[in-house]
Amino acid sequence: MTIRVLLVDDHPVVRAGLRAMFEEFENITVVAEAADGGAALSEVARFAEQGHPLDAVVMDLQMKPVDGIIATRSITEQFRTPVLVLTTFDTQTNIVAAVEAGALGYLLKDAPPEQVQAAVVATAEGRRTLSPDIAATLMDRMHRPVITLSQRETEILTLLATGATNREMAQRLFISESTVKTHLVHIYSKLGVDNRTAAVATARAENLL
Amino acid sequence: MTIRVLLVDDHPVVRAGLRAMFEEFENITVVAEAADGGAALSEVARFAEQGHPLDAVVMDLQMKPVDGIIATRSITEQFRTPVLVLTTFDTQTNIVAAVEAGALGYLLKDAPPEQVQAAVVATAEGRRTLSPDIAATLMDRMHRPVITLSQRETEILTLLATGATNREMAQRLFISESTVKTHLVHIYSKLGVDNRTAAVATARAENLL
DNA sequence: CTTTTTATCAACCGTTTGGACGATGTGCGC
DNA sequence: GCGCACATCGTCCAAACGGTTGATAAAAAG
Repeated sequence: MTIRVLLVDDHPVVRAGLRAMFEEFENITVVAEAADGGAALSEVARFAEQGHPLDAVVMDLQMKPVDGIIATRSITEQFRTPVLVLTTFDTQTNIVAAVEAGALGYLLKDAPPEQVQAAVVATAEGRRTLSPDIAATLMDRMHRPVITLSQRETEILTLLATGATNREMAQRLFISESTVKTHLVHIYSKLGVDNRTAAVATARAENLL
Repeated sequence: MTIRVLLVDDHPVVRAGLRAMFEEFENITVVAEAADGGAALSEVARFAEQGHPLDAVVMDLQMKPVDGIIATRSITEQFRTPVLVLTTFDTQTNIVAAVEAGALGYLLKDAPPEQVQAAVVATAEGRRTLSPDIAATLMDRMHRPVITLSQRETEILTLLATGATNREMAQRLFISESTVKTHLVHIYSKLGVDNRTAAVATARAENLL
């Protein structure tokens, strides 16, 4: 009774690597590959329709046009197929987004082969997987209060990171300069900062861009 | 007569993938692997001492503690072993740095297997390899005049990206605010910009940070 | 239904910036 | 030695920004 897995990664090299790793492991069989989120969803659907639903999906995050977060959400919601996220970066937002999208596990690509295999088994059995690094990053986030910006504030911040002046932002968003300034003041206070350049700096540091 | 290759990448998954890809190709044999630049240099040296120098090195860039650029420079200078850089990102600075470090080829990880194999063969034979994307990025850089900042200007820019005010920069660099402002004006004109936030933005875009 | 959040605008005031001069000293290449 | 790039400092003024206060109104949350 082997675990039937779909590999999702935009790099052929990585897919080949995972395939090779899993071939040495009797419990796991790679039955399909996909190069982006859209293709992944199609594959999952295909197997579900055939009455042979997959046991697990190994998913990278950064892909285009459809990224791994969106694909994970669709897959878990519509097919209940467990997803293990295997990616390069461990930014807080990535992890949080993946978990919220329904990912059962989150692992980094530099993990040793045995760890990857163990994680796939765990995922197929419905158990959660979090590597120590990831857990640490999550703990970090729990400590400090979560910084949440409103939609409008995020728009302002995005334009700010472009180097736009208040007037330019006002024109592009069809609001007055006064309003822009008010939003900025709110952003500053939420970020614990007192000027625009610093706001962009800490926004980057906090991965809000 | 097969090509004897060393794989250098910090991700076991990627190494396994390349190994698997090359196993299906008779011309290429993977004789060693390394997880960082230091280990790579050791391996190259080991084979050279044994009188069986390697035919090519396939090298990732982002690794720690010793990154791929440094390793490439050392390997090409000291052992004349041809290096093919295989990485995820195609920023201008990365490419330029790799080529200047002596890399014979530069390829992206999302390249199809045949292309990777062809590149390895070319590298072992001393021929240059540049994927079209890479070439395009280089052309881009050639077009627009290279932006060079003086040391002091770079210091200012770095502090600027922190969100520092003119006064703070002046204090930290032990100069007057006037001087800071003068440097800023120069930076703006070099970057084709007219305010600090925009300066940071385009500096990031141009990879000057 | 009340409170909070969010988005909008205005007016005022002090500070910071950006821009446009000019000026001096130092090191480097030709 | 001459010119050039660089770093340093100064002044002056207009524009942009930041902080405050206050106000309205719709939407979300409680």
